[in-house]
Amino acid sequence: MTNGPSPPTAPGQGQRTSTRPRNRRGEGTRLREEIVQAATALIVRTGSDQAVTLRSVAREIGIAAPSIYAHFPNRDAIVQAVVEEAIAHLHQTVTAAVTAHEDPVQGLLAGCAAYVEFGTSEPARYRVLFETPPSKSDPDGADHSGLDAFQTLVDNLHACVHAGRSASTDPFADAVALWTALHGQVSLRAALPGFPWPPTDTVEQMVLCLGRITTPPSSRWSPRS
Amino acid sequence: MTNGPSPPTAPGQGQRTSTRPRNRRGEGTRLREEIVQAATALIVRTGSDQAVTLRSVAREIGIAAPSIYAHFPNRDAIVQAVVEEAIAHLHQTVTAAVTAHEDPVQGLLAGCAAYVEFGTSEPARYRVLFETPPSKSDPDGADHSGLDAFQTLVDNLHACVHAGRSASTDPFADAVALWTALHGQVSLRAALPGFPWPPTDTVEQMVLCLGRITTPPSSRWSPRS
DNA sequence: TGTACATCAGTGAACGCGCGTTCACTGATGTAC
DNA sequence: TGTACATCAGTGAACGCGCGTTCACTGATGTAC
Repeated sequence: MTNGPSPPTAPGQGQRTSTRPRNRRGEGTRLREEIVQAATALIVRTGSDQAVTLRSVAREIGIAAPSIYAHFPNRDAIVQAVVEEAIAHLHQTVTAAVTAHEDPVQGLLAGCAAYVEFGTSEPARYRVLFETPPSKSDPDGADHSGLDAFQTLVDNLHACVHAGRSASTDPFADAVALWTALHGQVSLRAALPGFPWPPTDTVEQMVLCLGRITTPPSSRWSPRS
Repeated sequence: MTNGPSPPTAPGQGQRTSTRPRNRRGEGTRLREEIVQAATALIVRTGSDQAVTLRSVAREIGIAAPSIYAHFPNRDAIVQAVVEEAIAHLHQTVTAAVTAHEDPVQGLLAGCAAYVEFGTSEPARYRVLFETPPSKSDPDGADHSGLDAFQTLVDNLHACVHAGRSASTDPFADAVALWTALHGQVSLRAALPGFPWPPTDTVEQMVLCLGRITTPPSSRWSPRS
């Protein structure tokens, strides 16, 4: 009951029920949001964007498949919209975690933890970010949007250097190393769930190491060697 | 002309030519290898294992689609065979690079470089290693095979510690960090080709950092900070 | 040496399925007069 | 206030496609006698 009247029977079960109320005049764009939500749900439920087809999305919502053409030119555009929403969500989550700390090292650790948390709690949603090849109309559009979150990381590492907390001489390169390492953690943990993964706090060690953090962020500091 | 008589027309172009000579009696298993090679070629050419269908593989070879059933029970089994071959190849490549050096640090660097080299030169082939969900009949079979290459890494890091060249107190955890970082590099570089990636030698810095290497491996040593 | 036969390595037609996409359409609703 | 009409938000049937899978089959080849 959180999001308007729910249909009397579960969606996506086969034949549609004709009881879904159509949007009122001027509110046709609401269906667009429903389509993106339905596609996201399909990706989360099945773990793959392959589950997103015009017909599966239509079934999920309870509309006829051709109705989608009023809002998206084709299937890929739907997935692209899911990706863009997920990118915005990830960026917002990371930024919120970073800005919650005055101390730049704490901010870095929190931002990286938020990144890993997003990726591991929503593996399918994270995965489509990098699964979708750049579209022909906008060859590296997704890259650019994703770069916002990366820039947050670069800026934060710069702040650590300025505060004398990082020995990095090339914050961009080190931020790249950091980002790829985080991505590797998220990606491999999701891909190989049967592997005896160490607890996630080893990620914190990775961040301190690759960020060339030199001084303890707080009393939590405990050197390993 | 490297691999038997080539068909008079290019394969995979549409209708089959009936000129492909059938294998002789007792040599029926040759078709199995052809199927795996064709599936690999499709993956490399298209960048996705989605291109592997019974019919596309059959077209590629020049056989009828039902002929595949003599060798594979279904489509997924073909992809699984491609994965197993790629895993074996990766393991062999990394091991060869590691064992080419007496010095354990040099071996570590060479092994990691070989890993990244394999992943970046054959991105599609590398990608399917982690794309294929564990099969139902053998829930973590692929994981186990892949672990051989990982164990090489763990052993090598142990060797570095024993030689007094690494300050690692938990070589397993540090090898995991190393592996995930390498995977992140390979994976993200392939996924975002438009990103201004630093040269690959920054990967070497990552390896030295995450492997907690303490002493210079050779005269190539040049501290960054 | 000849010949019947079993077996091997495939073939070709057919099926039902879900898919993307098109087309003409419908019925509610807001608006001009 | 009433009413004709334009527009909006969709629908339903149909198309051709490639797919996995089945089935009965074919023709070459090795082998037993």
